[in-house]
Amino acid sequence: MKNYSNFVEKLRSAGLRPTKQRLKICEVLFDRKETFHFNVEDLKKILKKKLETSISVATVYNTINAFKSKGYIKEISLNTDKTYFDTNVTSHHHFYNVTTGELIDFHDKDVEEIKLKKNLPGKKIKSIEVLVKIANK
Amino acid sequence: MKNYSNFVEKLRSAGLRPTKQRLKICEVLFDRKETFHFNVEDLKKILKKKLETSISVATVYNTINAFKSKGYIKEISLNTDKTYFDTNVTSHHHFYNVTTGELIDFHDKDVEEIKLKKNLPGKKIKSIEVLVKIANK
DNA sequence: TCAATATATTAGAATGATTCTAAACTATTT
DNA sequence: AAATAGTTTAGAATCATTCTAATATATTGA
Ligand SMILES: [Mn+2]
Ligand SMILES: [Mn+2]
Ligand SMILES: [Zn+2]
Ligand SMILES: [Zn+2]
Repeated sequence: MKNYSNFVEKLRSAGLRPTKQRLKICEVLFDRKETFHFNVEDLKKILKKKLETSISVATVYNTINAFKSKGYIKEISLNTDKTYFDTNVTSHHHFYNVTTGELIDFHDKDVEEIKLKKNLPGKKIKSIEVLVKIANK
Repeated sequence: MKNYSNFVEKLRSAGLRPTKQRLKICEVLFDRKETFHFNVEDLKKILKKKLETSISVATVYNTINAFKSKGYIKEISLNTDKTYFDTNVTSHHHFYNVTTGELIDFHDKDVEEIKLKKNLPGKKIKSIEVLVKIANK
C-alpha cells in the first residue's frame, strides 16, 4: 500500500475529504521520485487509465486548484495555451525545450547565485526564477 | 509628424499594408521612449480612444500576431489569464509586482551575469530570462 | 441501524480569450 | 472604370476553465 496516509493528510489539510477520485489524483501527482510537470489534459488521460473510468473535469480542476491554494503544487509560466503545474513548489529554475516542449527542472546548484544589483525600496522579493529556453541542435 | 516611415516599413516587412488601423497600432506600440508591456484588452481601449471609434478585435490580433512572428514584439510568460506582450524583444528580465500586477523590465546590468554550471550536449540555448516576483511591503 | 444532513461527483452549460469566417469595404492595377 | 487583391468588421466557432444544479456518497447522531 502506497503513501495513502500522506495523501489523506494532504487532502484534509486542503479542506478536502479523501475520496477515491481525489486519492487517485494524489497518487498521480505525488507518488513519484521526480518532480512532475503536467497540464490538466495530460493528467486527465493518466487518471482515466488508472481509474479505468473517466473523471469529471470539474473534480480535477477543483482538486488541483485547492492544492495550488494550499501550496502543494504551483503553476508554471510558459508561452503555451494550456496551464502547466509543477509538484516541485520550491523556487527553482527550468529548461524549456522549444523543439520538444519538454520542461525540466534545474536547481540553484546548476547556476551561479543570482545577485540583483537593483534596489527595491518598499518591496519584498517573493521569488527569483530563471527560464532557459533551449532547442535541439 | 511621427515616425510614420518607420511604421510603414515595419508593416511592409511584416507583409502588411500600412492602413489607418495598423498605423495607429504601430503608434501605440512603438512611438514611445520606454518598453511597452500590454495585453490585447488594454491595447484595444487605447486604440479606441485614439481612433475615436472602435477597432475590430480581429484586426488587433492579426496585426500583433504578424509582429510577433516577425519578432517586432514578443510574448511574456506570466501566470495570468490574458496574454502579455512586450515591445522590448531583447532577451531581458522582469520584475512582476504581484500586489499591483505591474510588469517592469530590468536589464543585464541590474543582475550579475547568469552562469549555468550544467552541460547541455546536443542543445543550444535560445534565451535565459529571469522573472523576479515582488510584492509591496 | 437508519434517517437526516453535509459534502462530492458529474455532465453539461456558461464564460471569456483567441481564432476563424465570410461579407462589405478599400486600395491597386491594367 | 472595371477587375483584382487585400482589409476590416461583426459575429460565430473554438477551447480551456469555471460554474451549476442534479445525483450520489459519506458522515452524523438518535
Ligand atoms: Mn500563448
Ligand atoms: Mn492562470
Ligand atoms: Zn519544476
Ligand atoms: Zn520587458
